[in-house]
This record gives sequence, C-alpha cells and structure tokens, in this order.
Amino acid sequence: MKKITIYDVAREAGVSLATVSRVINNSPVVREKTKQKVLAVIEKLDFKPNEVARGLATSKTTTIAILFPQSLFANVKDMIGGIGDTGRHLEYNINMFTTDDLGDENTIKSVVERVVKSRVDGVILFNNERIDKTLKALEKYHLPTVVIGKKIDDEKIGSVSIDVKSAAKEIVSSYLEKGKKDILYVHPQQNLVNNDEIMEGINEAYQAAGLEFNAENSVYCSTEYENNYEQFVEYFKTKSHEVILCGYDKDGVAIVNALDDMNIKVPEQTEVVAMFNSSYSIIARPTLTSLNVPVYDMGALAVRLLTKFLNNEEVESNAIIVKNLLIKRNSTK
Amino acid sequence: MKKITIYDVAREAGVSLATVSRVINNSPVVREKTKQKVLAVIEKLDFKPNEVARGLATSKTTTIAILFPQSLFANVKDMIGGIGDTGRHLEYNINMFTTDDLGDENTIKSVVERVVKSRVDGVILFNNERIDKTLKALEKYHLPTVVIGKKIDDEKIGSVSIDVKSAAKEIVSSYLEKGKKDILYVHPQQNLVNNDEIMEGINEAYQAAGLEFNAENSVYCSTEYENNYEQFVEYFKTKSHEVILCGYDKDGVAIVNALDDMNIKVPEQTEVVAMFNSSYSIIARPTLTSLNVPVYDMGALAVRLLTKFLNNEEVESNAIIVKNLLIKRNSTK
DNA sequence: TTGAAAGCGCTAACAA
DNA sequence: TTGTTAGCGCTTTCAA
Repeated sequence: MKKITIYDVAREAGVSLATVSRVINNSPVVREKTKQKVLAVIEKLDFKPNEVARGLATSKTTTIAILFPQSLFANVKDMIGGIGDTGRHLEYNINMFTTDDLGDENTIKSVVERVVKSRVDGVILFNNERIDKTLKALEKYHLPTVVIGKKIDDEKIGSVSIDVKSAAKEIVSSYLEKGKKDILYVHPQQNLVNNDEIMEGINEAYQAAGLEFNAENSVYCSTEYENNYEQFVEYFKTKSHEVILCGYDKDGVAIVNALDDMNIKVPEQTEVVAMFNSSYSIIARPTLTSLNVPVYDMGALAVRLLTKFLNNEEVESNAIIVKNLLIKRNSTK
Repeated sequence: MKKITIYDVAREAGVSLATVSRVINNSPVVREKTKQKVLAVIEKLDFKPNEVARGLATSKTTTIAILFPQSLFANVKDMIGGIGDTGRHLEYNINMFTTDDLGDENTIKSVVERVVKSRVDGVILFNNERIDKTLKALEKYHLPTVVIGKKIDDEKIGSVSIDVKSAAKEIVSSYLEKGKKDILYVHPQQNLVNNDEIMEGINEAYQAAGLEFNAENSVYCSTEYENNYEQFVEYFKTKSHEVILCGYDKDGVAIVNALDDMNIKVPEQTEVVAMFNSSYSIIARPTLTSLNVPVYDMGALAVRLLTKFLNNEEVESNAIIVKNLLIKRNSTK
C-alpha cells in the first residue's frame, strides 16, 4: 500500500502542495471553497500528514519526554494519568524514557543521549536520587524542562512539587503539643515526596518546641512490601513509638500489619500517619491517616507548564507548589 | 545555540557527509582510520544524529506505540516495566497513547489517527472492552500489532496472553471435587485477564462435574476499592459462599476486608482465590491465594514479538501463551 | 489567495 | 573505500 502524501492530495484536488499544507495547518488565508475541496480529497484519500516530515521541516516534534528510573515507576504511575490526559488535549505525544536501575552514571548519559537524538520538544523529570546529575547532563542541550517532586530554584527549569516540609512540620508540631514526643520517621525509598524536606520540617518542629529530634528515630525502608513488613516485625520486637510518620502509604501498610502482628494496637498505642494517600491507605486495616497529594494534578500541571515554556507563554511562577491535605482515618486518634 | 548536523561533522573531519552517515550507522565498509577521525569529531562537536531526519529518510522511526484507555492504566502499569526495559535494550522508543474514558467510538478513531500520523513502526494494545473496534480501526494502516491480554487468532496480529480458561477450570474443579459447589465469581472491571475465558473455564468445570454453574453466582465490581468494599459489605449481609474467585487481587482485598467486617472467617467459612498476584495479594489480611501472572514478562515478550515482526524475523508462534501459577497463601485452606 | 522553490538533516543508490 | 546526488514529506518564504 502506497502511503498517501501531500502531493497526492494536491494533484487530486488540483491545487499546489502549499495550499494543502495551509489547509492541514488551518491557515486563515485559504479561500473557503478551496479549503472544502482539499478537505474532501483528504477525507477521500484518508490522508494522514506525516509528523516526521513536519518535524523535520519545523524543527518541532510536538512530543515531550518523560524520564525516570524504572524503579520509580510505582510512584510515577500516579502522575501519568494527568500527563496522558493533558498531553492528549494539548496535542502532544508522550515519549517514555526509562533508565536501568543498575544506575551508574553511564545510564544517565545514555538516556540523555537518546532523548536528545529523539528531538523531543521538552522533558519532564521525576525527582530521584540522581536528579541533579540528570539535570546537569541535560543542561547543555537547552531542552525545556520540568521536574516533578522537587522545587527547583532555577529560572530556566520548571517544577511542580508539594511543600512537604511545612506539612511534616505541622503534623509533628501537633503531636509535640499533645505531649507525644516519641515520633519515628520512616524514610521512603522513593523521593517523589522529598525526604530531605520532610526531615527539615521534622527538625524545625522539634526545635520550635525546644526539643531535638533524635537521629535514631529515623529509619529507612525498601521499596518491597515484604522486606518492609519483615523489617518492622523485627523492629517492633524491641522498640515501640507513640507516633510513626512514613513517607509512602504502601510502607504504612507494612507498618500497621507488623504492629498488628506484634499486638501493638493502632491507634491506641501507636498512631500512624502516612503520605501520598493512594489506594493503599484505604485498603489498610486500620485505614491510614494520610497526607493527600494531588498526583493526577501534578502530572497535568507539569505538562501545562512545560507547554507554556514551549509556546513562550507567560508563566506566573515556574516553581508550582500544589496543595496537600491531611486526611484523617483510623490509624490516628 | 546552533544545532550540529552531519554537515558540520563532515566539514570538520574533511570527509563527505555520506562517510559520516556510514560511521554513525556502523557501516563495515569505512576504513578504520577514517572512522576514528570521524568519531573524534563527533565526540568533539557533541554531535547527536537527528532521528527525525533519519526517520524521514528511512521511513522508520524505531518507535513503538503503546495504546490503552486511561482507565486501564492501573493494570497496564505492571507490564510497562518489561516494555520499557526491552524497548531500551532493543533501541526502540516507546510512545504512550491513551484514550479518554468517555469512550465513544470517536476517541478510538482519534487516537488511531494520532498513532498513524506519528508514523510509529508498530503498536502494542492492551485487551479491553473495545479491543475489537480498535483493531478494526487500525487494520487498514497495516501497522504491525501485538495485543497483550487476549489470544488473537489472526496470523497478522501477535498476542501475549494467559490461558486463564484452563486456570479457572482447574481451580474450580479442585473445589468441586472437594464437594464445595457454592462458588462465587467476581468479574473484574478490567479485562487484562480475559473475563469471557474465565467464565468458559468455570462453566466447563461445572459441566465436567455434571453440574451447572448458577448465573447468579457471578457478580460484577468496579475499579474503585471503596465502591467494591461497600458493595460487598452489603452483599455479605444476606449472602455467603464457600469459595469466592475474583479476577483481580485488588478486588480480593475489598472482599476479604468486607468478609472480616461481617464476621465471616477467611478461610474457615469462605475461601478466597484471587488473580494477578500483585502486591495487593500480600498486603491483604489474610494474605491472598492468588494466580500469579508474569506481568513484566508479558510486556517484554510483547516488545520482542513486535520487533520480530518489524525485522521480518521468524516467529515460532504469534500467539504466545505465558505460564501462570497458583500461589497458595492464607485466604484458602 | 495561490504557487514555485528552497530547505529541514538525514539515507542510499550510483559512480568513481 | 569514499563522494555525489537525489530523494524522504513536509513548511515557509517570496513572488505573483
């Protein structure tokens, strides 16, 4: 089957290819009658303009890349809904680039290389441990960039993030006020909610109360539920806390399940506050009090911001902070 | 910043652009010394070949599209790991096309249109209620196609699926043999495990035992945990079953949680068997006996099969059936 | 309002 | 082993 090109349409419609080009690009100059004639031929021949050729001619691909390490996918997925919808509505294609998790610098270099070769118009990154290196590797190609999950202070780079520092500070402060000072923080493996900022918030809350956060009250966990569950069953054999704050609600499920097995009552003996408020929070027994993060919106906003960069539209701020909200459920009093 | 092109490299290296082209395409004919000289210049100028131009020249984009309705994302995500990794290793880009969930035929037409315009080399579809319409809309463009989640009997279309019919038949038969005849089947909203095939398997198992499956013992559920949970709490007020089989383990969690609230003991009074064996199965209390589906592999195999089509490599079969395995946990005796 | 023609950055005969 | 040249299918001046 021969592919229909703009020439075929031009010949069939008895006009020049420039006119066909104008029609498919909605140019206002073409006479209505000509336009209808051309459109009829396009319909008849089922002509689909070749975006590759257009891309070469215009130096634009109307494609944006999303870029993340494979291991982050479980968290990134929540944003993809918003990215997909918004991309579609604004008529951008979405190109997914993932990096291996072996994760030496080489993979960053190679994925950046693939992104550059593909000539996408812009890129969306997700915060992770190697975000700075990735930004650095991308820098010289002057690709419009938006980062999700971390506030970036650079007028050339956009970002969509949550003020987890304030959120963490508020949560911790409210417990300190109630006299609950033994708070454990469980670091998530992923970094879409920025770990460092959470730690800052916790520290500030303690300082504001004239106390100091005990570094031992901060533990790390893995991305695997099973590992975490076992880790916490072991942990609770010897330790207990009044309050546990965790960065990702899937980890929170491991925590409440482990607490249950150790016969520590939630929320009576230990209160658990999670973040992210995904479906894991409502599946858990008891259901988890959880910081809601508007994941869909973050994806949508990132695409919107990026396309504003691409169209040189004015932006109010290139560091968007989205609202979060603590949703109380049964894992806290 | 001016973009470096193949001309710049050619001039700087003192060769023709054809030679540069040969070098970047690893042509064996170019003399080693020339090759090194060119590579040095490429490195020096940080030249990244424009894939758009190459795509236009070769009529190939080395890009494959993945195509699914937004609502299916929660299920598709499990396959994307394998797709991303395999695509990267085989040097294909992955373009993600989603359809709106409003879902009239128009959205199928428009997404197919976007796929065709983008000139991807091939497409991977995920089984859903409108898969047949989508395949039909795609047909005339002769795009190499692989479907995940449903066996397709068409020599032009590849597929990667699970034999859920046999799996369901086996599970149900084993309960019937034990004298447990009151089995409820909960239809998942998603169709990656093919609902129709599961029903066939169930019916065959009953027939083989000289019985008939009661159509009332088949209920539907939604994609939302909360809806399902409420639906089953209500359901179990008046009904109970010896065994519940459900198509997706997230729904299984809603079921065991609802059973727990209604004081129906699992597995003593009711046994629950789920499918998909995602992390929801191990998070549930009790943990769910679940049919493991090799989701990562399905994604990987789909890409591999598709690239074989693209390279005219020989394929053993274009309808790949992957193995499944029932993993016993605490929701069954 | 339309057409002619150059150009986007490559690949792939074909010739040398 | 290398170079010349004609496309690939569009967009976009410029001229008419």
